[in-house]
Amino acid sequence: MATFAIGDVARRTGVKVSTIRYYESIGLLPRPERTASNRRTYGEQLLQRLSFIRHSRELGFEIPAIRELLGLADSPTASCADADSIARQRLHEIDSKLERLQALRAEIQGMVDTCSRGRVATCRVIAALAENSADQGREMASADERAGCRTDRPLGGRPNGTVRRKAVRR
Amino acid sequence: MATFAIGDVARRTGVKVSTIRYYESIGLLPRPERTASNRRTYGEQLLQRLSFIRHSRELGFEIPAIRELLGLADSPTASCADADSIARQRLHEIDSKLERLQALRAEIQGMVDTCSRGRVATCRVIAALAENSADQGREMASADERAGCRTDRPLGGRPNGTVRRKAVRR
DNA sequence: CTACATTCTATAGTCACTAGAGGATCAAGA
DNA sequence: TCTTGATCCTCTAGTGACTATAGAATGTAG
Repeated sequence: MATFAIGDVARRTGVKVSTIRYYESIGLLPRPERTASNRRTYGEQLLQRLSFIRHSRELGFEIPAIRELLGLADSPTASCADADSIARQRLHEIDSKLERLQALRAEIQGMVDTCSRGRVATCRVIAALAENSADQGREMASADERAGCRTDRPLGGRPNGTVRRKAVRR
Repeated sequence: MATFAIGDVARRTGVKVSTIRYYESIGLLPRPERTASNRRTYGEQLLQRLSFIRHSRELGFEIPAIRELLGLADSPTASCADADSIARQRLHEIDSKLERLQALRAEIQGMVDTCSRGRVATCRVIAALAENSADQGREMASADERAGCRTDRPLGGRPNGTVRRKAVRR
């Protein structure tokens, strides 16, 4: 059975050596076997676990969520009800991410297409993700979007008198 | 034209007040107009921009990447070649995320299904993301996966000096 | 056996927030 | 009008998740 030094693991998973040690320190990875000279040695299983962590992080999942999923995988004998509720909740999160990612993809693709036809990209990219704005469902007219987008000045403050807002209490 | 106080913006976008101020401090958001009493006032456009940032962050994009995309949207007159290469690169990243997210989704769905049939979830969840392990194309035989998964002992004797996590939520 | 790479622990730094102190302003009710 | 509580301001310090560095031990190729 093949075992790997921490550097091998880092190379194979794309996770930095120091990050692997960090994961061990917070208990996300088990303490590995050590050689006689105190060096960590890892088996195949850890490579999988670590890759899983890496991908999950890259997809924006937080460590407590990953810990929970790993916990599920660690104890297949756990209460099915627990596993089910955890899994279902995570499913919702994934679906939401998928939706938004697809919206973003479509808009960026559109930008590339527009570009390749020699015209210039508009700022629909922002609208793509901004529109399905989670909790408080708000939508704005197309005209507004375009008008808002067309700002020529990148980041500066625009001329706008101080207007009173209309109070919206919770 | 409606303007909003920072708290209104926070409520509408789901981004914390302090985070909005932080984004301003790093130049991701423009400096807003102020009232006579020095309070920030925001317009519609900022709501979109902020929602975009929020969703992007939740999808795991880093601030420099977001800054780049916002820059594209800010200056539709920028070099088409630049915009194109930035957009294409981001497209690849998105596709990779989509793929992995779908793999994870399928496996978690499978877990829920298995559960609902009264059987217990296996650890395929981890394999789902571990397999397409990016840079170094590695694959393991199905037999290996299952063998690796079937570990009866959860974590090899849970690391003892483990830091207990505080109940944290967002 | 030497030279250089890798590993070890421990500590400090970075990025992206997030919370708190201490004080000013606002909005509504008595 | 005065009070009260929510909201805002700036500034500083803390957190989560890494990431880099120092200084020492160990591994390995020539």
